[in-house]
Amino acid sequence: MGTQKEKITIQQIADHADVSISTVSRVLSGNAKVGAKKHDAVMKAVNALNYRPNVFARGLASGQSMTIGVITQHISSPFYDAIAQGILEGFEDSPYSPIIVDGQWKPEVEKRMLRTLLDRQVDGMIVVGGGLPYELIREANEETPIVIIARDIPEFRERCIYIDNFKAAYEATLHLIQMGHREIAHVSGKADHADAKLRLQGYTKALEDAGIPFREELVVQGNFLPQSGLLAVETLLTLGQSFSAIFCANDQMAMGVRLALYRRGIRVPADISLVGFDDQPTSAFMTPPLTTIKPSATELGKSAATYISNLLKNVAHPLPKPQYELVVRESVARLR
Amino acid sequence: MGTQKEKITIQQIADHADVSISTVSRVLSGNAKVGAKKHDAVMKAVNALNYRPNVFARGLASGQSMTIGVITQHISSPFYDAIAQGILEGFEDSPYSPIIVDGQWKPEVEKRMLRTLLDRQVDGMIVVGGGLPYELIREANEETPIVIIARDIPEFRERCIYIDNFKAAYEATLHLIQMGHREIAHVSGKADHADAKLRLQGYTKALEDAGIPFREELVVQGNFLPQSGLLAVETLLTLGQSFSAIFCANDQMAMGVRLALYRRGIRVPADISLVGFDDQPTSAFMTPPLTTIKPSATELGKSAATYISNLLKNVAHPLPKPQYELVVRESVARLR
DNA sequence: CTGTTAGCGCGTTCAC
DNA sequence: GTGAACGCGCTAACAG
Repeated sequence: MGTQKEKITIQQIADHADVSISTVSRVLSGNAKVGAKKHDAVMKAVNALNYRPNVFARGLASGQSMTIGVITQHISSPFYDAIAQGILEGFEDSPYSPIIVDGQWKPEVEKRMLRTLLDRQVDGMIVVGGGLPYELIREANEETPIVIIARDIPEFRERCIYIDNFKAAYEATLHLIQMGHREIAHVSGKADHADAKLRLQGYTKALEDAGIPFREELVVQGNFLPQSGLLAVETLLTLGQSFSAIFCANDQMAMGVRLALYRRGIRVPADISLVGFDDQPTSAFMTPPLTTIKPSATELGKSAATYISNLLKNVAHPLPKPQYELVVRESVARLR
Repeated sequence: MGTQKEKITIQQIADHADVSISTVSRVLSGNAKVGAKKHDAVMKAVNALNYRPNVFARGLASGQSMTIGVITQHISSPFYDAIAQGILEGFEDSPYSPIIVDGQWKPEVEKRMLRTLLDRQVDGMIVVGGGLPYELIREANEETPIVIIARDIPEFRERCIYIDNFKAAYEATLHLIQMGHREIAHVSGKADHADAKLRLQGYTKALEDAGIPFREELVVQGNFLPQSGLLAVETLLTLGQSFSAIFCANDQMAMGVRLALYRRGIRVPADISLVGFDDQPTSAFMTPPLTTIKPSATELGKSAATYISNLLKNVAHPLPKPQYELVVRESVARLR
């Protein structure tokens, strides 16, 4: 069909349709009424010549880029990937296209990426997790609206979309307690990570409410990676701690924990019950399938996408409050 | 500092440095000699005013966007995520920034995304897997250079970066044979997927070379998802097939297989040996850790990024030929 | 409703 | 070396 090499501009379709370029611009953007005849003529020319608007010219003239910047953390981490996936889905039918960059959980990198996106004139931005200081976010937010996912910044709470980590961890721990466990170990996430702190607090509170004394020696510091879960168990065992259940701050560490137990010939859940957090895709295929908290990361991303779309359209829209659920699988047993 | 609200342009720094805008443009692009004094004056003004070039104006005037389009398939699949990760890393220190879109393994979506990227005037494109017909790729390649990863298109082979799936599958199967197995089942990937076919062929050839008759009933069709691995085992067992090892076309299916065996009380590797393909991050934490083919997906992505960068710089650079390795872990045992 | 015109910010000829 | 002027393709006031 009409696949010529030379770039065709609105001028050309204006000629072809025998109207002025502004009329063409109007029907293209739909910002103003145009006579039916002219409208059709333009559309016909557009199709005939296979016209494609030049985004640069458009951006330069309008000041809008129709892109939304997304800062993710370390693509290839299941949780953040699911969020990214949700964001992509959320923008599917919107006029905006997301442009994704990776902050790698390194503040310097994040900072640089933020600059990159700002320079690209994104119309809005979604920051997924990460550790950008509030000050930077506030500053950037003056240039372009920002929404934060999976992180709670108190001073910026009106734009933060996150699940209640405290409550979720509380429920996960409570489940173990209800199954009869009283010696429950916890493998926590990175100490400086907000989510990790909240999950630890939820664990602690659940014990407290159940009248079970908190024992510091049952809490082992991890870093969200599988390897740290493995080490945590080694530590626990080496120190001769006694426990019948383990609650991990995320599924990846639970996988490490599972392997360590497996190597020691300790059965799950016969000997030890295990609970994770995140419900990453493969968790349901662990042996046995892992009991975990499902935050619906995809949902999180998707709602962020629609939220910011509405924000840009100035449509009233409440900040979404994503839900989660405790998915009970075979990795937890009732303590006899 | 100089963080004013109003957009500052080269005109302003021209005034500030008391030179003309073209001089500013020159020092910024470095395309022409400029007197040392003026050069410094400009740089000083740039820093003082915290100047940020407008990408749209740049793009409009130069015709270059300094972006590379990336079409991935279904973010949140470990293998493709790792590739995406590699691509991001590869562009880290390059002047280009990648803009990622998701094809979701659906040709219509891929096609739309390809259009989107082309419209955004990307200077180059990386297509990861997917099923875009060659014709479309050829066409797009006339607008902007394209590199294909993890897929082999015969007519376009000079731009395809992929591992030797056939050979890798051959080696994986051979490993099982060398461990004494003769009844080896195979859970294949989607029938229309090129990689799946090659892996099946590698499996078949390895058997043949070892003088082991190929038995169709030991090959079960999967779809790369964990659930299909689980079903495959159920099928095999229900039909009463006899086998001592299973080679899966990817790790995700191997996870499903592992769970199915676990549920039946069949031990790995005591009763059945298991081999996967991809070495996704969590595979090393399965119980027992999975023996698998490690294609170094990250490496794949990274080399594609540098390759296309060089391509755009017109620097001679051979097409990278990514390697892989068989990672032997505890999921395989010698058959007594 | 529609056509004309003036920029948007920057690269790039041109003369000087 | 350096500056002035034009144009990239499109949007957004302007007039009619």
